[in-house]
Amino acid sequence: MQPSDDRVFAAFCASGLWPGLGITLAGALAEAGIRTPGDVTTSALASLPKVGQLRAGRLLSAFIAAQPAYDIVALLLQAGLAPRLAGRCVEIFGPGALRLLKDDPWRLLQLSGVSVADADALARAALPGILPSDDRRSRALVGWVLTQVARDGDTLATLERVTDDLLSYRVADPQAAIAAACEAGAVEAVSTVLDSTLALTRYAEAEREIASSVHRLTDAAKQIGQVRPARRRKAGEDIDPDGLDSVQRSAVDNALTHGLSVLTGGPGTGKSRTVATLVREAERAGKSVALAAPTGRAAKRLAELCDAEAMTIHRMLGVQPRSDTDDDGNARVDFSAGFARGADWPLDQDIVVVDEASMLDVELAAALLRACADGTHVLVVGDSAQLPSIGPGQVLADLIGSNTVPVVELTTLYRQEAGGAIARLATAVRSGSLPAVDSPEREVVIVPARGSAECAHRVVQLMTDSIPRALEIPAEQIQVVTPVHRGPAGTLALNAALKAVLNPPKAPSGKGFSRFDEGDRVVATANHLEVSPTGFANGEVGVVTKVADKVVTVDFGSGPAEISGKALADITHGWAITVHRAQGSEFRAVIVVLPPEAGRMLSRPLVYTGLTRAQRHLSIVHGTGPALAHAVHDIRNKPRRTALRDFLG
DNA sequence: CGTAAGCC
Repeated sequence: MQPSDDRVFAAFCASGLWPGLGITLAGALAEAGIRTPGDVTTSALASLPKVGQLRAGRLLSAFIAAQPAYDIVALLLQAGLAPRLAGRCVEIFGPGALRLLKDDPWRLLQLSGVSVADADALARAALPGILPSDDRRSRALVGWVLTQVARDGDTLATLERVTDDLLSYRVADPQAAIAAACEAGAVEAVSTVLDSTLALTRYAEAEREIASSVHRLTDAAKQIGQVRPARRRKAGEDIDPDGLDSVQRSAVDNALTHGLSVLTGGPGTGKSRTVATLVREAERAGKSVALAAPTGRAAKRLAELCDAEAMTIHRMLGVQPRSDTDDDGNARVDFSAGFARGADWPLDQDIVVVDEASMLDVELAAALLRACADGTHVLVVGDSAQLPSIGPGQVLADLIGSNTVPVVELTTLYRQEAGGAIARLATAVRSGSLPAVDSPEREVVIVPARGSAECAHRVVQLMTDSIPRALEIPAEQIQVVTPVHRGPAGTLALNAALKAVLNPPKAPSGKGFSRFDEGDRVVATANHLEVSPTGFANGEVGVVTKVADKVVTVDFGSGPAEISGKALADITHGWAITVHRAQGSEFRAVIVVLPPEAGRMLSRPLVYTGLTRAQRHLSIVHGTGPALAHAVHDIRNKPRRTALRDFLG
């Protein structure tokens, strides 16, 4: 049944798809007699409250320009789907979106968060009488299944897995569907040493390009500077005059010799010190070094530790948002578009160092290596035991596992806490075991709790009372780290509880614009390097020092930031942060919370990343009952299924 | 079954 004109119009106006029309104005339309598209005229719009001729004219042209989205809203309503989807349809498929969707409604599956049932509903609305056995459906589902797999980090899926999934969605002939999807080009067959697998073409191409770049860089490399003869060392000491041990020294030598090499190891083993030495020696040899990392926080830390410029990989490669201005001046921004730096215009530096490489997904790695000309030396630095990348792939682990590039693994701990309970626990978890904690000096404390509410209670107790009292570590130096945002032991609830004790609101609420009080701990959730005076990076934790005149001043440790306007949306309370966001930061004392409802997402990298954030004290609050050992022994360490190792070999 | 970077 066709929804009536005014129903479509109302849904369209309420869904934010009409640029310039806010909620208030949308609510006032009906009263002004604007109920269908035919009612939208300059004079009718000008009769709205606070709308003059100029604004009315702008609203009218925005309405006309939004016609493609409007038509899709009608179709979506007919299918019983959310009108909001229309905006993303136009973004992805362009102004001809309606036509494309009517030709093949299952293209809707290309939008994230759309279910197969949603796409089927759209198909029934767009093409009455359509059969579920339609070839377009089967073909689209092949790509969709692989996209689901990629959300878990895999770039490959076995034929068996894809076939089973297709059957579960009532695709009668999976083999034919797969053949059709391959024919269409979105999917390709990849044979690995183990299995016949399928991959989305974009990821297979990325992994192939990484492998060929590695070979190209390896073949083209020429020695930089001179390989140093072994330095004289004091008897019994394995430290050279630069303060590097022999293993660290070999990593520097690898980087000066090979086109691509890897430096890996846990926290405190001297990866950064090694990179800093490489930078110094390269500069001494008259060679330039580019320092980069996947995240702003990691780049900022790298810059501090090496006392040199560092930036995100995106920025280094000159990410080029494709800002199509469509016919009516509506900006469409697409950041997946491409990079200024590539084979045609490679990076200028002789050596490229990329830190925190565990966060590299296949597409970013491919882009990075593409931008390295023959003769460039790339040093890949990271800890493959930490959380894997958000995007698909496991570039660092595959480079290490391929045995085709030189790898140096640092294992000696050099921090003062070396040999302490945190370090022992980290080393054990890193290799997959969880020994009973033996820490009479209370460097590591295990706090069992029953249920997530009790977890939350224990966290507040530890941070506001036990740790400051018993260990003389003030709350300001304690960081809570949890796997989740939601739930009683997620960041939202914990921050509310911690604020109530540590920094209750001073003025009655209604002070105005700000969610923050002086003394609040905050964490950045996006990069704002432009904020004066020094900018801040995602994941940085700071304290609010001043709230005034619509400006929140935060002391981030790396310096103060005066935050106002849109940037304010990118800080939140930060007494408790997620493990993911804590990656790349360390704190004097850390409380790791493992609530029962996070059990399903527990993984070895998650636990390892969480507990290695702690420098001097670690409390683990676990809600898995007396079965902690059991829970952690069973931590699954499911490697991602990828093609890179096969392509490299 | 929930986490989550980067870019204008």
